[in-house]
Amino acid sequence: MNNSVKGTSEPTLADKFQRGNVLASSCPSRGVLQDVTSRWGVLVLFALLRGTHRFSELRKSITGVSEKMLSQTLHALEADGFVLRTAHPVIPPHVDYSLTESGREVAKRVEELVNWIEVNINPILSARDAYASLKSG
Amino acid sequence: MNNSVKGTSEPTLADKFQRGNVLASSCPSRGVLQDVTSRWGVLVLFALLRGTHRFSELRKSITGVSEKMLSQTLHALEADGFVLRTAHPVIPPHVDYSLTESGREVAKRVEELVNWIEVNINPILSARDAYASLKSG
DNA sequence: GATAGTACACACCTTTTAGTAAGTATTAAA
DNA sequence: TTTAATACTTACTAAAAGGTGTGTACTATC
Repeated sequence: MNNSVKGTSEPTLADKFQRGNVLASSCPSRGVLQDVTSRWGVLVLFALLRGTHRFSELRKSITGVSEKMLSQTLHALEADGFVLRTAHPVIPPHVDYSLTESGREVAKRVEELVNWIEVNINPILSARDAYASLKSG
Repeated sequence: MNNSVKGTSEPTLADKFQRGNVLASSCPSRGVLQDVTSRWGVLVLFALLRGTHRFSELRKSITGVSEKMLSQTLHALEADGFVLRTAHPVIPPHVDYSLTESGREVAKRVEELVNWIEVNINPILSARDAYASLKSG
């Protein structure tokens, strides 16, 4: 998955020293970045910044996620140490999801990006329209 | 593309008033967010923050992008008004890509996220290892 | 006349990602 | 005894993303 250029057989020695440079395909940051910036990853982080949520609560608040995708996304974020999963041993099951300290740090940065886009959505949408009519007309 | 829950036929009236809330599937911010946080979008923004680049320069610095993907990504970012494409009428072709004012704003936020991840990559990778051995052993 | 140089587009195919639907576990309540 | 509740997993299918290779445009140079 972190294997430099696909099609070539192995990562070179140089690849292994490319840490700290996302622009290099061998940089492990790319993988983490993809967990964080994935379609649902961004939204889960954003939602959890507003507090602890149960699985079903996340499903409801993040419109459009399927159970499968939510579960997959939570797993990835948990593996990276951004999300803490707390299962209460009761029936029916009760599981809480919250951000870890590092999770809060990434989430804050994700939030800034999301907020900027939301605040500036109108000019962006106008730019899109202008671009579209430029291309068609 | 921004059409609420797939499988249901049409966006409801309520959907149309969901602007300003990314957690709602009808929010147009989601689409913009996906351009910005796409696999190559993040890296293009990050690279362009370091200055104007030609198409071929971007291809070289962003290891692993194909021409097709780079071109597609640049189109999307150009449409959103984040990237400015300047074609010089010479032969062989010479095209420059740079960030617009709003492009610089998003890119700065993307950069903060990327930088945080790069700085904290080691603890994250450790968390991954711990999680993996927890699951297997 | 063949070749290089640049920035693509296009067609075709593979891989990855996502959605859908059904199933599992356990207990309590109707 | 059937149903409900919660948090999933798994198998199957569909859609999106991505890769590869070829083609195009135009001029200058070898």
